Amino acid sequence: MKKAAITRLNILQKAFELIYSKGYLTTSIDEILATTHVTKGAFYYHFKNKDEMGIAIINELLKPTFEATFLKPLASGGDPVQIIYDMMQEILMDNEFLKVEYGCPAANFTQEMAPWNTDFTKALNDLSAAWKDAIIACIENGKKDKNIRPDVKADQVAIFIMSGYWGIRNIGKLSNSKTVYLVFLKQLKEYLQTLR
Amino acid sequence: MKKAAITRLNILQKAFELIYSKGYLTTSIDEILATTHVTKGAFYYHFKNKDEMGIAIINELLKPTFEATFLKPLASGGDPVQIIYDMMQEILMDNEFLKVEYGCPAANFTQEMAPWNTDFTKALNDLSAAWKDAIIACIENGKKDKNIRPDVKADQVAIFIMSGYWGIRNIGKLSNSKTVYLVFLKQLKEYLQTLR
DNA sequence: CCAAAAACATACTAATTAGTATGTTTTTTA
DNA sequence: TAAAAAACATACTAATTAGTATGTTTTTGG
Repeated sequence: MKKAAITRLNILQKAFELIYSKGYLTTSIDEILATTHVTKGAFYYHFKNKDEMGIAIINELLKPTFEATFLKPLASGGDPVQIIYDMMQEILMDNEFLKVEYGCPAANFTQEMAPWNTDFTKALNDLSAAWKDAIIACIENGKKDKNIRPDVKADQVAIFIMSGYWGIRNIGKLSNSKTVYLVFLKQLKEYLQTLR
Repeated sequence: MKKAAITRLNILQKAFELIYSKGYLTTSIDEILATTHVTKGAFYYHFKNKDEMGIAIINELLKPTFEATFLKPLASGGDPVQIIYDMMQEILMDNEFLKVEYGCPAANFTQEMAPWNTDFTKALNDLSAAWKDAIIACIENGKKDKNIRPDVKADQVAIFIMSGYWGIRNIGKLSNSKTVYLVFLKQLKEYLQTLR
C-alpha cells in the first residue's frame, strides 16, 4: 500500500470513529487532524472539503463492512427465518464494529445529513435499497424451498424488518443498554415464525 | 396570557420548527432570533442557554402533543389490535404536526444529542418509557378481554412495535416519501393479528 | 540522477458561533 | 403614582469553524 493511500485511509478511519461516536457536525476538521496527526494541507490534498470526506467514509468504509455483515449472510441460501434472525443477532449482539451507545452509523448519518445534503442521502439510500433487495431475495428463495408461506409479501416483510432494526438501534442508543436488543430479538424470532 | 409568556412560547415554537426541519446543532440562536423577531437580550432572559431552551422544547412542546397523540388513544380500553394500528395510522399518515421528510422529533433529538447531553437523553427516555408502559397496559387489558393471546409477552411486543415506529420514521426520512409508511402499516396489521 | 508531479506543511482569513455586559423600556406592586 | 422588579434591546467578545494561499518535502518516471 502506497504511503499516500495509508494517509487517506488513516483519515477516513479516525474520522469515522469520531463521527460515529459524536456526530458529523460536531466533529471538526481540526479535531480529525489532531487525532490523525495529519496536517491541514494533507487533508485538503486528499479531500476537496469535509462533505467529500463524509461521502468517502460511506462509500469506502461503511459500504464494504455493510456488504460483509448485512448482505452476505442473506445470500447463503438457507431458511430465511434462521438466516434473518442470525444476521440480526450478529449485527446487534456480536459485531464489535457497531456499538449500542453510538447507534447505527447509517442511521446517524441519515438523521444528521438528510435535511441539507442530498449526496449523503443518496449514498445511504443505496445501502438501504441493497439491504431491502437482499432480504426480499432471501424470502423469495425461502418460498421456493417451502420454508416461507407463499402468500407472504416479501417487500412488506423486508421494510418491516428493516424498520425494526433501525428503530431498535435508536432505542438502544437512548437507553444505552443491549438489554433492549435481547427483547427485540425474542420478538423478532416469534414474528419470523409467523412467516412459515 | 401574559406578554412575557407569549414571547417565550413564540421562541419555543419557532425554534422547534427550525430544529425539527434542519437539526438542533445547525439551528443557531441568531437564526431563531431572526425568525422570532426577538432580541438576544430577551432570549437570554427566558433561557439560561441554548440547551435549556432545547429541554424546554421537549418538556413544554413535545411532551404535551406526544401525550395527546401517542398515549391517550392507547388508554381508550378497546381492542389492542385495532387501537395500536389506529394510533400508528394516525401518527404516520394523518398527523400534520409530524412530517415524513423531517422524521420523528424525538428520534432526531436522540440521534443528535445522546452522545453529549444527558439532560436531553433523560427527557427523551421519559417519553419513550411512557409510551412503552402505555402499550403494555393496552395489551394487558386486551388479554383480559380475550382479544390478545394470554401467552403474548406484552413488553416484548411493546419494544417491537416501538422499534418499528422509530425505524420507519428513519426510512421515511431517507426516502422522503410516505409510501414506506403504507407498506409498514400493512405488515404491522398482519403482525398485530398474530397476537390474537 | 534529475525534473516534474505528488504529497504534505504552515500560516493565515473571513464567517459564524454561543454567550455577556450594559444598557433602556415596560409592567407590577406597595 | 413612584419605586422596584421584570422584560427586553444593543453592542460587543472570545472561541471555533471550514477553507485558502503559499510554501516545502517527498516520490516517481524518463
